[in-house]
Amino acid sequence: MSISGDFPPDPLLSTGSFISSPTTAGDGALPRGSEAIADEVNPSPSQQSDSKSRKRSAAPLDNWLPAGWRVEDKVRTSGATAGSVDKYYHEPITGRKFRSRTEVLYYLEHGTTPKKGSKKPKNTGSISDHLEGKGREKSSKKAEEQPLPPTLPPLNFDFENPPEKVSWSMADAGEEAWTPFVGNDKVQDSVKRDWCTAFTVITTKNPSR
DNA sequence: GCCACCGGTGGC
DNA sequence: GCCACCGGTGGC
Repeated sequence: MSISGDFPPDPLLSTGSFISSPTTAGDGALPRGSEAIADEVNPSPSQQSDSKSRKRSAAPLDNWLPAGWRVEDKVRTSGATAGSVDKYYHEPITGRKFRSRTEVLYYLEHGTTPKKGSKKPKNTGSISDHLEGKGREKSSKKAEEQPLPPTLPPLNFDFENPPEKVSWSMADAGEEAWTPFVGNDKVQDSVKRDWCTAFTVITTKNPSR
């Protein structure tokens, strides 16, 4: 009854998703939609050959960045280090800003930023957190983001009983959309979106700070 | 008190 | 030497 090892050993925590979001500090042409675009983890080992290699060494791409996050390249304009560039990572939903990959990873893991001194015990149980329209809470550090009522969002995802197996197929080569199948049934787009949302909720769940 | 930004360093 | 990262602080 063990699982017949059919699928690749893909750790679900793998963050190796490819993003197509430009890393340019561009004008925020980013659609700060309320839609959490959680790219699915790369399901196939076939990576498109990197037609264009950067300069040397590995590409400085932010492949580890979850989909939807924004990278801002901030150039210093004064001081001894003027001209150097700082990277800032913006969380798309809460608008939070991080200074390093380390910070982002920590946030994705714990749902909060490391705070010395005050430690909040784990928050087991329901996911009370939810996506929110962007916005930056400036005045209050407390209750970072969760104006949401205790009621669960209309998330159509059963956290207790996830589908046992999902097959992802690339329907159209032209599309960059992967279509999930459970058994032989195509999963509805709305459901797929809920999965993405669920993913985001999980990875950004915030105890309360 | 926050936040944005610069300085400086450790790792590669 | 370059780059990522984080400490610290000055300004608001």
